[in-house]
Amino acid sequence: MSEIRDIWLHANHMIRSARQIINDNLQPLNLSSAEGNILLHLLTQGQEMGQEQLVNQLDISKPAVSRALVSLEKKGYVTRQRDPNDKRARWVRLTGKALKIGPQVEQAYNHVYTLAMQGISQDEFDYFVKLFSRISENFARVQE
Amino acid sequence: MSEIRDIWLHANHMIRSARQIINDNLQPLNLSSAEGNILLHLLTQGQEMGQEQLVNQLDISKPAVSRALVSLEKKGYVTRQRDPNDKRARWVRLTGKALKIGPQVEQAYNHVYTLAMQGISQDEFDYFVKLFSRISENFARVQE
DNA sequence: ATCAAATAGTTAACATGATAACTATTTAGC
DNA sequence: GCTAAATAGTTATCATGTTAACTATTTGAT
Repeated sequence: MSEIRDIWLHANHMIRSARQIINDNLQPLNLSSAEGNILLHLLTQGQEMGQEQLVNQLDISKPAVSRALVSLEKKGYVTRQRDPNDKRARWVRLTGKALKIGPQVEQAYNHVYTLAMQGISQDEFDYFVKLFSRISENFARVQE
Repeated sequence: MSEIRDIWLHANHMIRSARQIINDNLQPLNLSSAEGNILLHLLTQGQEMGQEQLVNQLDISKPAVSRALVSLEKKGYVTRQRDPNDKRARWVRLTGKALKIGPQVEQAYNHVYTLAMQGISQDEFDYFVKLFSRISENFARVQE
């Protein structure tokens, strides 16, 4: 019989390991995992969106997204143009430089994915994610 | 078909939610969740151990454990006596003050546990933890 | 017996997230 | 049309974890 505390150990361990692998893989590109996460999202989900969308879709706080984007802009991977129709908002767009390294970024994440999935079938995996989302929802319901 | 990225969202969300609940519950005791985690471990796993054991059993870095213990000591919840047989080591022990609030601390964590488990059977839960530990092991194997 | 390597813990610097409080702008109710 | 509330983003500060480099002590190999 398992203890819930085991979940914490596993979850923390998994996130830490994955972050480390991503960091190692992205280091040659001068990218942190926090930046890589955003880059990957833009690469796969749409090359252009507002910061608020990133906040919602990645489930990360506004300041965290803001900080990562400032850095990505400095490094030349994204532009952040003011929306002329809403001067508060900024449109985030990938640059050519980002598109060029896109495959490398995606591969870094695929590496993690492949690793995690070793010896686990798609069915098992789907079930796992389903249970996880139920637990996640249990918490979400309480956060009022 | 699920994406592995979903796991990240769920895992991060779960950890964040749980931490917040713990923090809210422990705030009246002037305890952070980082401190609570250690306190709970000592309460349930043995009232006396070296810091190194905490590091291994909680899977948290030495500095993180050190910092939390310094704070717990200041607050009067643990003592850290030098081991006379090994002057490098310190024996961490719960104080009477800690034992007195023990039930409250345990209840805070039980609250989280009960919440997470809503609508999930023990069998499902065991399977979930099993899959989680396999994924966790997949990563551990690579960390060289 | 000595000296190199391992071990326990701390300190410093950094990574990554959060919340609170702020600015600037837009929206909506009167 | 105007002011209150909502929204997008930033800044400041804190929470919690990490790694690297350090001190002090112990262990182990010659």
